[in-house]
Amino acid sequence: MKPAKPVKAAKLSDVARLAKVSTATVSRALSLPHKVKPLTLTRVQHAARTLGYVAHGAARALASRRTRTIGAVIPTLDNAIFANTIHALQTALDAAGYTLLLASHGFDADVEVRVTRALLERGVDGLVLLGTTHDPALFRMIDSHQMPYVLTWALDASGKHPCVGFDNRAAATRLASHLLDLGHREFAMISGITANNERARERLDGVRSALASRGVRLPAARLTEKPFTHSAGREGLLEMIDGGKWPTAVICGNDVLAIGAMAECHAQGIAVPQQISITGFDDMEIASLMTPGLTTVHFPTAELGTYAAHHLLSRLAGKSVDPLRELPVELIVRGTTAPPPR
Amino acid sequence: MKPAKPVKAAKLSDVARLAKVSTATVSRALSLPHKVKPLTLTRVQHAARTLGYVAHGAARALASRRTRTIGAVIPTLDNAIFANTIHALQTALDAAGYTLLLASHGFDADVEVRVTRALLERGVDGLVLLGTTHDPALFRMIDSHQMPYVLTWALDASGKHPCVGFDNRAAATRLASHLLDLGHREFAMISGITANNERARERLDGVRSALASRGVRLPAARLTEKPFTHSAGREGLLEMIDGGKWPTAVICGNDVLAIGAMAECHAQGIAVPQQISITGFDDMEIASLMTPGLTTVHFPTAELGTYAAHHLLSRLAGKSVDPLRELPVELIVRGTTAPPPR
DNA sequence: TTGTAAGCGTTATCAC
DNA sequence: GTGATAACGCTTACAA
Repeated sequence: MKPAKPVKAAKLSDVARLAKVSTATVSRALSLPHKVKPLTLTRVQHAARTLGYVAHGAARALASRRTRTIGAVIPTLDNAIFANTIHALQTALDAAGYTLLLASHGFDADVEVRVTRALLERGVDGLVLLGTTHDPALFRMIDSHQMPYVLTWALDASGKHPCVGFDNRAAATRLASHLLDLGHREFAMISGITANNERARERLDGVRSALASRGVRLPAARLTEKPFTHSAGREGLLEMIDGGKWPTAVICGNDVLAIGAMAECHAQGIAVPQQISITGFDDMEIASLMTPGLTTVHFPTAELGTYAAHHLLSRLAGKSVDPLRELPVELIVRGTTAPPPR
Repeated sequence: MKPAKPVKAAKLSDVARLAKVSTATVSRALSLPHKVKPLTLTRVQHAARTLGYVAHGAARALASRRTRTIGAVIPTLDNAIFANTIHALQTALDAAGYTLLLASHGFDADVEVRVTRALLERGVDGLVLLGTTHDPALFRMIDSHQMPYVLTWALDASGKHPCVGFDNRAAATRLASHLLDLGHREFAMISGITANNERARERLDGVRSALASRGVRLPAARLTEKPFTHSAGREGLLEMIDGGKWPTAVICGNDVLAIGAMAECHAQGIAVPQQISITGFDDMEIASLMTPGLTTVHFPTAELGTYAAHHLLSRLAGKSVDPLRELPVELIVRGTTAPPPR
């Protein structure tokens, strides 16, 4: 029933006093156990345990000049798709004794610079950035701190930055080609907002080029850019079916837009994918579980986090690493719905 | 094209030298601008800017004994539902100049203690814990550090801990009552694993008591406990329809199980919710967007993060705060599907 | 193998 | 309003 005794947290010198050794020995015993005599080790460990000693991270960081902390800068955790990556990243870092500092910027470039600065100030040992397009000031800041970093969720075309990701353009091309193979010719795209989002841009490009290579056009009226929300997906679909002559395939910039578009189809009494094939990127798992016949691309989002962690940890360990790692994008076709006869 | 000049990051004394003032003044100018003469202030700011000065967080933390960092311990980020809360938490903290340290334990109590310890070691100023059931050792650790904390995503019945959450039991009761009102009498529940998860437990309790109060039983064969995965949801549903005599309403422990169950219904050619009403807790938004007529409960998961942040920040600011804040759980009925005639 | 002691870069307490 | 200077709690040469 009583609160625990210690009113003041124990420090290294307290442990040293109790174990009757110097602080240096305690420090060694705790971080390099093999460097002290077994007997001393157990004495120190016992003392530490009875005092409930917990190291003071800031002091340790100040003295050792490393924090065992990695910062991640992401657009948002709100859009659940990044959560998978972050979860995997966190798990991999934890296994290596590192902790994750998280910051999000809500697709605002200025905020991104600000939160990254905050992370540097916190003394992170490394940085994971989502996406390849960033304010030059951000890279300048990172460089001036000689901070190890890795970009993820995309591949840096310029080859200037270490990155782990997949080729969004290629994925889009494959998705569009697949739909073409099924016989679709009337396409529409509800894209994400391409400014400040190279993922959205690459996906649009990939679709365009796949269509072009088969002589199919994407008319301006069949393209709209929307923010990543369900309601925007609904609006986007309404624009597409507005004229009465619908496309047979609608490709959405991400899962959120696709789900919104499907919801609107249901509201309009349009069968998906029989009457309109709706598809999208990122996490289409739930949608495909609930909609047989859907065409989807699967992105290995968790692997992204795992590889990003390994890349960074290797660099921190002084190993040289392949600066550019492309992950396979697995195209899963869960159904093969051809366009309806016209 | 050239990399930025500074090979070594500037420190406070560098700024002081350039501005021709003492380090004390620089420190003041940077954190308490109103305490220095305007002229000095601009001199210091200019010097800091030209040197690209970024404060050393560890040193600052060591000297000031605060890190402006809050730790959050969650079961997983994998199950997207907690991501909303974390996102809101992060946003609220960021606005107050705090950074979020994230740790997850994957529903393992030992790991939870370990990662919480790591967070304390990192010197967080406060802690957010998800759920109310935790290892006593965890609370002992927190107490011995006199660490401010708040539990969230549930209400602590014992009243011993500050918390911000909603009443899962009440939500379950309301959901079951609603289905009873619609005429359902044959119930089944695909629950989460109740051991080590008081949310799952409370939801099961709530359903049970609502049924009992109307004289309806939940037979053992109509109850199964499953981990929170889609495939477990599918299996759960198979168990329920096994005998041939189906329940008319299946309540699932969370959204993931519900979506799995619905997927299995589709696979079996069973119409949801016309033939079986499937429902669940947490995030049923996507499911309901894609399935008209679904009965769902809406949980204010983002508000949870916002309130948790406010609670902690208020305490850190020395204000006294209401230690127990219950958030309303809004029952949204998006359809009113009665049981099919038998 | 262990101890001594010099930092690590800030903040905070004093005088001035 | 500003400047010395002593902490803050730990790591790490270097010495013993």
